[in-house]
Formats: sequence, structure tokens, C-alpha cells
Amino acid sequence: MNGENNFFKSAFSVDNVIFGFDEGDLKVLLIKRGNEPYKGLWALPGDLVYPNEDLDTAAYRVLEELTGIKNVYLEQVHTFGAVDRHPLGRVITIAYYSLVKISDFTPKAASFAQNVEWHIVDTAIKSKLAFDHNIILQTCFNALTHRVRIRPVGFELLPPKFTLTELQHLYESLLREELDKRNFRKKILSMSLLIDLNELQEGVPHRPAKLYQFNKERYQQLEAQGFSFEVKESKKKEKKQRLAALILQ
Amino acid sequence: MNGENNFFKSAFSVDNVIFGFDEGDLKVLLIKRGNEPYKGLWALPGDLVYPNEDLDTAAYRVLEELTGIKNVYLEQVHTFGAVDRHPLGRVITIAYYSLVKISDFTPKAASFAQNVEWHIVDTAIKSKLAFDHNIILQTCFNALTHRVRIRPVGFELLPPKFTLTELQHLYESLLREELDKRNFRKKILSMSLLIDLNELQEGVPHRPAKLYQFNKERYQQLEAQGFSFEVKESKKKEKKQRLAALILQ
DNA sequence: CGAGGTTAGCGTAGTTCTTACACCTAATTT
DNA sequence: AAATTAGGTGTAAGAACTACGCTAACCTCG
Repeated sequence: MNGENNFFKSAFSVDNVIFGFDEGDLKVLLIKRGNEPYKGLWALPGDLVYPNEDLDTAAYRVLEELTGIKNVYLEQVHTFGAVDRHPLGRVITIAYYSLVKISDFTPKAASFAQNVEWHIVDTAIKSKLAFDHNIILQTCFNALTHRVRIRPVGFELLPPKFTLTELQHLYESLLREELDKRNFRKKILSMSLLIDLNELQEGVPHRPAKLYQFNKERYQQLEAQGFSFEVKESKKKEKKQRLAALILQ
Repeated sequence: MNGENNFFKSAFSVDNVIFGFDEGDLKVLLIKRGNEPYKGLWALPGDLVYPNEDLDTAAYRVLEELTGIKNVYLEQVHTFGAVDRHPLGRVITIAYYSLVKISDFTPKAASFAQNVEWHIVDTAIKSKLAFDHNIILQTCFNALTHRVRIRPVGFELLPPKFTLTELQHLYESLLREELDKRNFRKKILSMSLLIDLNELQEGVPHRPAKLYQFNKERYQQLEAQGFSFEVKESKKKEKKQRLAALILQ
């Protein structure tokens, strides 16, 4: 059974987990499948990789076909290759994740989809998705919550001009923990990764906040020097856990 | 050109980056290729994935065929799929890395290899390897140095009974930075992840050290509670860098 | 136009964590 | 018994983290 040719009866695809942030909720872009298998179920946008196409290129293509946007943060997370994950043959899939600003574009249904919609991540993970997409979504979500502590990926999810409170809310929803306003501001500002635009919010029914911009150049400088970005306030919890573990002894 | 069948004229392989630790050096297991392409060059051990075989299974199979060992730490890192990475066709490869104790076994050359040897990582990265294995090795090495800060992967590289100094040397070589003996011991012991065996080293020409064992159960407990393992002493450097960056402004 | 409502923005003190640092001890070798 | 080698231990200064509450600025509605 292991003639060389058998090895070449397989295919690979990319699947994109596209996260967006909107009105305080972390969302993911899903398509409703228009074809069998899993017709009518929600799925991650993905496609087979063309024979002469690099993996990253394929991932960008899928994202662009679906949303019309380019030049976004896109990163490989994990490859899923269970033998029976695709009902029509041996297809392994390389999962990417991406972070976009929901306000930047309106996704349009591609040929292979009936419908495209933003879904709240928590809900989507719990509902039944096509293929093994529940696991893929969960894995990418874990990767996101982990990486957000290391790199300022969060800035990708906000409009170019944002307020500190918006930034804090974003982090709170990514980290799933409440942050102290003053400590958060102190920490973020001390990194000098934000540019104060000397502009104010407009049209809000309260005191308007200052607008900031992410300083990408500065970040790249720091990154090159091994700088590690960290936003968290969970030391206390860890300590409690450690203590609990000691008592368990 | 995009008939469905074209998509299935591709194959995938796994490649293992097997790290070992020995006499103060971090090493990687390489094979000398016995067949074309790249005959005679050193390469990472890997193989095509069987049509009815899961990816992880394939990685474990390659490791076992080559070294005879099972039950080791093995983890997927990244998938490489440049169109021209394999001269004979479209083959993407899923890279895994693994950590083993060099003393535990003697690798034996498999059918597809002339020779199997441990190479010092620094040297191997610089020399010319088969395929895109230089990039794969570099990527896995980066992943290792990153993950070693988060999980106690280092323990996998030591014999079951080890001294604190051995553990410290291991971390120093993984992190590429010198650690303070007293601070290192304080930190490691405060995690209560080690079991004091109440045994002493034997046959050493100096005061013998206590032997310890890694407490795997405790670690799994802590991990389940979201405990994060960290061994580093580089805050000072970061601070200097941050300062330098501010001055650059 | 004034009162009430809403979010912005700011500083400090207590605590914990991190770092730097030096000497004596226990075993072996000569 | 003297020399060699690595093992093992504590403390003090500085940095980072956490908790916490009030005034300021703007809008809206009556």
C-alpha cells in the first residue's frame, strides 16, 4: 500500500481564524457553507492551497477574497491533520489567525459561501461548526490570549486613533480579567509605545478622552532589542494558586 | 490548471528537531542522507506521512525508528510549505521538536540514512543542511528558547536524578545567559517542583551535591491552574534597553 | 443656563519580587 | 595535613506591582 504514488493522494488547505473587536466583544468571522460537506453549517473561511502557491500566500488570498483587505497581521498557528478530519479525502489544514478592525470593511460572501458574518467568539466555540473547526477556533483563541501578553497584537484590533479606555477594554476582553485604570495607564504610557495626538474624542455625551496612536517604529526598535511586551495584573492570583498548591501538598 | 485532481498531487512530511543536552552543550540529532536529493548532506530526521497516519503519530514514528525511544516530549512548531522547498515535487513539512536525554539511548541509522550523529546546535545552524532544514532548525531553536521560559521543558533534558548545579547549567545554556547560583536555587526550590531525594552524588572529586527529581504530578497540578513557569534574570537588561530606547527618541 | 449625569485623568503608600553579593563546608587528591 | 573543587546558604537595597478615591471636563435635559 505504500507505493510512492499513494503519498501524493492528499491535499492541504489553509483556514483563517479572523478575530475582530467591536462594541466590547471579541468576534470571529465565519462563513455559512454553501456546498457539501457540512452544507449550511458555519465554518472558518479557508481554501485548498494551489499547487504553485506558498502557504502564507494562500492564507492572505483567502483573507483578501473574503474581506477585500490586505496588509494585516496574519500568523500561522498550528496544522491539523487527523486522518478522518475531512470526509472526502486526506486533507490537512494549516490554521492561521488574524486580527482586523471590524469597522475597516464589510465582508462579502465569496463563491464558496452563502453568507459571511461576525460571531461572538464564546458563542461560536460552543456551537457546532463544520469539520474540526471547533478545535481549530479554540486553539487559535488560546494562541491569541497567549500572544497578547507578549506582543502588542491588541493594537491591530483598534482604529488608528483610540482612547486609553478603549485600549483597556480590549485588553480586558482578551485577557478575561479586569484591570485597574490607573495602573493600566501608567504601564502603557511608560512603554512609550503610544503617540499622544493632542486630539480629543468628539460627539460623546461626557468628557472627551484624548486620542492616541500606536507607535509602530518604536515597537520595532524595542522588539529588535529583545524587549518583551507584557500587560497583566495577575500576579496576585498566581500567588494564591501557588499557595493553594503548597497546602495541597 | 485547477482541476480538483491537481490539488491532490502533493505530499506532506514531518521533520523532527531532536534536542539533547550533553557536557554543557545543546545538541541536535542529524542524519547523513543516503539518497538523493541532497545525498551526503546532513538533514533533520523526517519522513513522508502515511496516507492513513495522523501527523503526531508520524512524528513519533520517525523519532522511534531513529532512536528507539518513546514517551518523550514532542511538540509541533511550524509548517513549512514554500513551493520549491523540495526538488522532487510539492511537499510541505510539519516540523516538530523534541527534547531527550542523550545518555538514554544510542541512535541507530535507519534505512534512509548513512549515519546519525549529535551535532552542536550552533555549528549545525551555520553549516549547510539539506532542503530548508537550516530555517527549520533555527525556527525550532527559537521556539525552544522561548518555551523554556514558560514551561519546565528543561527537565526533560536531564537524567532522572540531577543536581541543582546541573539544572542551572542547562538553563544557562538554553537561555544563553549566566544565572546567579543563590537566586536560581531560591526560585526553583520555591516552586516546589523538585523532590529532594536525600541522596548524594558519588564519585565526584569534591563535595557531593544533593540529588533531586522533577515532580511531574505537582507540575501538572500547577499547570491546570494556569501557573506560569519562569526562569529568567534579565529584567535589568530590559530596563536598560527601555531606557536606551527612550533616549533615542 | 444651571443641575445632574457620565467618563477622563491623576498620585501615593504598602507590599512583594528581584537583584547583587561573599564566605564557610564537605568531600577528594596529593 | 594542605590544597583543590564544587556545594550550600542569607540579607539588604532597589524595582515593580497593587490597591485605592477624588476632582475635572464635557454633554444633556429640564
